[in-house]
Amino acid sequence: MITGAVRTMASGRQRATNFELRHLRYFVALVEERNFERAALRLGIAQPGLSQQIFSLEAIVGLPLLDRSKRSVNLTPTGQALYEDATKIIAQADATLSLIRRVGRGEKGRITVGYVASASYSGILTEMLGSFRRSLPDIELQLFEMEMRQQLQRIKDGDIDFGYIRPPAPIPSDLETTTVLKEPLVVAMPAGHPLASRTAIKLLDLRDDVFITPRQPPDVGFHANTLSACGEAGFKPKLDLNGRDFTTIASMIAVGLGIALVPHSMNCFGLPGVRYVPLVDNEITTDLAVVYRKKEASPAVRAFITHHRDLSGQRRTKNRMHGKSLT
Amino acid sequence: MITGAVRTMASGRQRATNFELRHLRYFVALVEERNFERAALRLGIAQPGLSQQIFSLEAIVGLPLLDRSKRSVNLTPTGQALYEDATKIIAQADATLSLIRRVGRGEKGRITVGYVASASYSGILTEMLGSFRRSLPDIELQLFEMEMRQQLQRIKDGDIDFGYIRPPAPIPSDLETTTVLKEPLVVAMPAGHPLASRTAIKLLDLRDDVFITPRQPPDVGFHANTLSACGEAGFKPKLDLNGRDFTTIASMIAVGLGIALVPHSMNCFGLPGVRYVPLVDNEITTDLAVVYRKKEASPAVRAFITHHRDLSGQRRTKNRMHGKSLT
DNA sequence: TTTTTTCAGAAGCAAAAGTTATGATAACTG
DNA sequence: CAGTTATCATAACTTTTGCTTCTGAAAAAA
Repeated sequence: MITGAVRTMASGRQRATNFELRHLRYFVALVEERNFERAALRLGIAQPGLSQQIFSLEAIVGLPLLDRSKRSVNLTPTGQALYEDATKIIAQADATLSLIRRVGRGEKGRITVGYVASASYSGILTEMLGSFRRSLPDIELQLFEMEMRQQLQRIKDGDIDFGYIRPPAPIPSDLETTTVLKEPLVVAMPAGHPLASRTAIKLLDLRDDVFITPRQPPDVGFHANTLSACGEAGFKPKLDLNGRDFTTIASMIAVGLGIALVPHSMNCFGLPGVRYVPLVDNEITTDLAVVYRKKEASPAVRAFITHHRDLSGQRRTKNRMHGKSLT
Repeated sequence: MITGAVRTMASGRQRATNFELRHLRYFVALVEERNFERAALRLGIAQPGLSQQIFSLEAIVGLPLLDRSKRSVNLTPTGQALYEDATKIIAQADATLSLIRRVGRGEKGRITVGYVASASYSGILTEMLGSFRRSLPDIELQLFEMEMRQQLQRIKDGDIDFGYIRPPAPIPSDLETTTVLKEPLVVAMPAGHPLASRTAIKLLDLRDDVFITPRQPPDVGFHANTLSACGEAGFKPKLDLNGRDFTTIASMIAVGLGIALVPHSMNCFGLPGVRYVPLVDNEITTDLAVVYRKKEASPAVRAFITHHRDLSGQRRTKNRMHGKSLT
């Protein structure tokens, strides 16, 4: 039998509310202060309220947490076990709050980036991503090599956040592009080609050669670049659209299947039997651009966009000052 | 400017309540159902209440969690981040509840056990602890080799829960003891002692030898055992109380400083130059007992106590059946 | 378009948290 | 060993707030 006096709050059944962080916060304060009065003071409530909440917690747990044989705050083994976990749960809840506030400020998050294979040759991808990572190290970057048109679709769909492409391309109306690099085109030709030893070539001199381009629709990417460049030079090129990417195109050139217009930065790819020769037509260039959603919700991605706009703005200014020497 | 109608619930400042598990539970339900109506149903509340709580959560976080541009439940990146953590916090809270309920049922906990060094020789300590561990593997056992009197004090103080001792000892009134093993005493003597090659010795034959005993008060442990055994045999032994424990006593015997009465189980300690010879006085025995608090709060420790009482009861029954052959 | 679905707002109710006042008793203290 | 103090529990009451029902507005579907 229980002690004579009926303690309705203690022995009477407690209304069974839900387990809440409040219970844990109160319990932790009580354990740490080892005194209801002081704990209540620390919590900014009156002492009886704390008493009630502790009873409520005991009702939820279904076990006594305090040894009430003496007029002091002594934990039962159960209470001790709860205290150890309670601090952890509270800490985790606090950590979560501050984490998602950091997500809100764009200091934390995940960005998925697509890129065409040729984007990595110029080094600008590494440069852009590297400086971004240094400024916001807690943002996770995921990179996917991907065809241009696939990128556009998946950015639109929200599957990925960002893409590196080579214009021209049919940009959907809800996507935005920014050019981050403009580089001259050079001619990639077999080492045995009659013009391979020249220091520079006029594009028109290549009117009888076969131009290998990536397997793409005629209005997109390098295919389009090649067509328009030759068009400007005054001829319609013979085409072979069987290249998959620049590395296979380079191999095709090495075995003598044709020539190609490629970005200047391709010359890092020194396949034997392939020569890269500059064009005298200096204004023939190719762009590297980034694509992203116009209305971007994620603060992290917005920061990434801003970073790209800032850096490509800087680069353009610098290049203007140095007299546009893009080699 | 915001849309014409003033949305007090949405745009009006939300009373800033505390961050509670309720917010997380509601938010998780909403995210998983992707629909306020269904989520509210699952939570057993009406839909507007859920709406309000989600707004309240957004006010606490300080950031929008849902994209309200459309009439559908779409998470913002912040909301996504919160969802991932929210499930973790809820899971941890649930785990804590079930954990401490297990503590309450005595299936989980920590027990600290003290033991006198000689307790480990008989193998009963390993046996008792091993079988307990097999039956309740989630209870953590911590072992401390400790002098008997220190054990009694620390069990009383609540520093440790349980002790293995060798009676007799002054047991405080709030502690309880149970004998778990009764074993015969044997004589440990130098190999060169005149009686060392006997198969059994009468204790009285040793009345002129020096008995080495552990450095203890006269009413405690082996000191007391030796005194009472010799007293029963009819003589008052010459004593040397400089032994620290049985291993140093054995070394002292080996170099010829005296003899000692030791537990039969000590013969596992085969130091060169020491012989263990049985006594013909077969009723001369020593006990190994366990000590614990009479009023023990911890369910884990209570389970441990019960286990010891059960097992030593079994052993006694078995021994009676086998004719008390304690060798 | 019309209808349906779905989320938000207003007002009120009811439950639960919290308050003040007080009681009971363990723990000091002279 | 009283007498006092400290400390926790209880009762009764107030306030807060979570939740309800009813209703509105707008997007999505037909």
